[in-house]
Amino acid sequence: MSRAPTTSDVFNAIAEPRRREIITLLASGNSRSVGELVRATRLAQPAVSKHLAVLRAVGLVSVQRAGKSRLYAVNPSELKRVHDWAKQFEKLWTSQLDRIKARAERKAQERSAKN
Amino acid sequence: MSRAPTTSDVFNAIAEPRRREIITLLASGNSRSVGELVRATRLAQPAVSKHLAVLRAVGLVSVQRAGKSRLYAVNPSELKRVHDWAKQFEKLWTSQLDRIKARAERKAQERSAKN
DNA sequence: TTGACATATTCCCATAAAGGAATATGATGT
DNA sequence: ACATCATATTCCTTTATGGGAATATGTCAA
Repeated sequence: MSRAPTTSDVFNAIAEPRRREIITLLASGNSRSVGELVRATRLAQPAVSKHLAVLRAVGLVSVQRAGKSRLYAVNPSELKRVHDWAKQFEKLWTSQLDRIKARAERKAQERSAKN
Repeated sequence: MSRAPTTSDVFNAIAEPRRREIITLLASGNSRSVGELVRATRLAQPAVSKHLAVLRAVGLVSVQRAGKSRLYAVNPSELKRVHDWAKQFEKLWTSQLDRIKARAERKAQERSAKN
């Protein structure tokens, strides 16, 4: 089996750094049209269009025609799915208890490394 | 250019669903050894070991030798990076203002779709 | 040392990717 | 209809994948 398509889900789509960059640009409110994204990212236009196609496929962005150009916007709900997944582990780095546990495990590891 | 290696960063590493599954299993506290992960995921042992190698490479998990087996644990700080990235867009789905904006944009799109 | 167990690594295949170049599609103004 | 601008799509090449099968490494017990 090969790697899953980038269009298979949100996580595969955001694996590519340029696509995360595009999302950030769109979320910041500036750079809505493809041309603006091309200028901001310094990527070639076809590359940007292809990245946008992937983001569209997984529902991370939406398009809106505006004359000759097309305006892109992030779709917050799909972005939230990433947040939700990561958030389920929040307690691991938040709770004091886990910090203590982590320290204990580090020490245990140091000990076992000496054997 | 080809796709970036899965070991290039946390985002590429978690693109693979099985690796997310493994992280969830490790975070839940159960299933620490490779053998336990093999049973829980129903994947072949080499497959699990390879996924763990990727997760190790990006620092998402740490290993600890324990006799014949090796105990894996999630590294919260690397998981937090994913959370932090997604969290920066939190206001997009939280604020009432953006909900209104989204509704307006949907209507604008409906209008433009008729042209 | 030898054997059994747990895990990691190597080799293989089929599949998919990202960017570049070229081209197609689509809308606007004349 | 036509030229032009904005964007999307196709074709190409190089590279990396994930799983299966086989094998290597490492640890324990007798």
